[in-house]
Amino acid sequence: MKLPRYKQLHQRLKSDILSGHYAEGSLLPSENTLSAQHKITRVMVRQALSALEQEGYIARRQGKGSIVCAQQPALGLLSFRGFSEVLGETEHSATSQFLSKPHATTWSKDFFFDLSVSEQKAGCITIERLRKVDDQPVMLEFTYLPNLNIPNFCDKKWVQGSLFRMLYWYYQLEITNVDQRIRALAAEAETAEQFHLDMGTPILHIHRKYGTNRPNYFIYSSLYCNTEHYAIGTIIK
Amino acid sequence: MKLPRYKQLHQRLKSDILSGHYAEGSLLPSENTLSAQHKITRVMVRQALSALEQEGYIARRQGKGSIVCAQQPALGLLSFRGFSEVLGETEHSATSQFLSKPHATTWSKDFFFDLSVSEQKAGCITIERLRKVDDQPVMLEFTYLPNLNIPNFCDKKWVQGSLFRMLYWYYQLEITNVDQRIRALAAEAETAEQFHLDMGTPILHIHRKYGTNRPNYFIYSSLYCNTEHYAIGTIIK
DNA sequence: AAACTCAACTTGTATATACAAGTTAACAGG
DNA sequence: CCTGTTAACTTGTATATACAAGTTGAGTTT
Repeated sequence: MKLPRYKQLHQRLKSDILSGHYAEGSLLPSENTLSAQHKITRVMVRQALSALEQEGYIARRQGKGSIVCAQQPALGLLSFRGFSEVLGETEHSATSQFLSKPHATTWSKDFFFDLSVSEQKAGCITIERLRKVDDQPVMLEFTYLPNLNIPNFCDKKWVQGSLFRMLYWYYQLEITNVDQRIRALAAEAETAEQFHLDMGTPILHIHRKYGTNRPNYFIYSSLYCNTEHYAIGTIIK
Repeated sequence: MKLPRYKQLHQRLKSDILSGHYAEGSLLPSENTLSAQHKITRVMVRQALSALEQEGYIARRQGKGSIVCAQQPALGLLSFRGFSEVLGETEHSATSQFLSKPHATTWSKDFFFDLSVSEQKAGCITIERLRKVDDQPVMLEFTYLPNLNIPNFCDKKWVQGSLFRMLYWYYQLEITNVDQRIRALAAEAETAEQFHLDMGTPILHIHRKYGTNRPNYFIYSSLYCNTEHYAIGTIIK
């Protein structure tokens, strides 16, 4: 169960970056310094730093040092972009409100993904959120988590308004991949009302299945987007 | 300009994998073998293999060896999935046909992304494709490449029916990231006809900007999708 | 035939060392 | 004041070596 020393260093540096101990844009201690401080060779220090670089936490410059990077957006994060302008570069900040307190329930009988037996048994935590830009509702998001090994989830405080940061903070849960399917469909009565749109207006619908660093632990989302005024942006790296 | 030896080995192994010299599922020569063959230390061999592993070309197993992986799908590749079934796992294979031979033109005046001066000057190559599943048209794709340092592009043969594989094969051009914005909109007369749909049917529209391993070289796409019968799938890693 | 042992392979972790190459600030000379 | 050199730092590339730990198949024992 003992972690190799370079992995220990890797985790240590990572949590120090995430906690703000090393500020964004500042330099990490040099490889020789880390080597001396942690009493491991520079080769092992470099192995830890390579992993951090790969994950996007630092950028290394020969002759300069290891620079702490700005926090990269979560995998598959959606943003809202106006497109009245030709290029529509501007990114708009969204507010998020809960339509209900996150609560534990059973899974819907006709859930949109196939569930394993253990997921079925555990039941799910449902999160219903509405996102607005300029007071206009643009996204209706339903998120479902299997109620497995995330004790007291509903009582925890959210970290920086983000579900995923919260999951990392309390449970060391990280999103490793996203599998999604997208459709355009005509708004039905209910969603049309939420978005203040006429029935039948084209809206976007996305089903998502998030993979995590816990084997066989997945998170599911169903998203409805009003793209009348803002397009949905994603960056894939 | 001389590449370090471990990077040479990395490139060599990569092209050997892509050319099929090392079959999918087979083992690469062991680290010691590679070390002896190329007369570099095992430390350097491991550096090359780590890069290959990171890129997804191989998977390493302690005690076993380095296993050549199945070719991973291109970054942000779209697939078509039926959803008549509840879970809609099935992935459908699409055929692709050219609506016109790829040809060099000037950029449209109201192009959907902002272009640099050098891109403007170079002009663009336009590719118009229609994709079908079960003989039903599902995607209309317009791709635009700056006519810069891709000599004789229009005369080249496509590799495995893929634009991106072709770009790698002839020009070592790789896609490093995708920036996209998605909207749902009502089909206009023209697109409705292409898709055999009624005017006003909700369809999907995606603008894409692909980043590459060539600094400041970008590829642009505009995609219209008929999601009446097949949802658009993406996997983000 | 089945089970166990072991040797020979594989990758993983680790130390110690050397020099090349990029960056920066201090310092000397004009 | 400005300019060029240098010294002291940084990361990058590279060698040589050692042992730990997982895998596999051949050979031995039961």
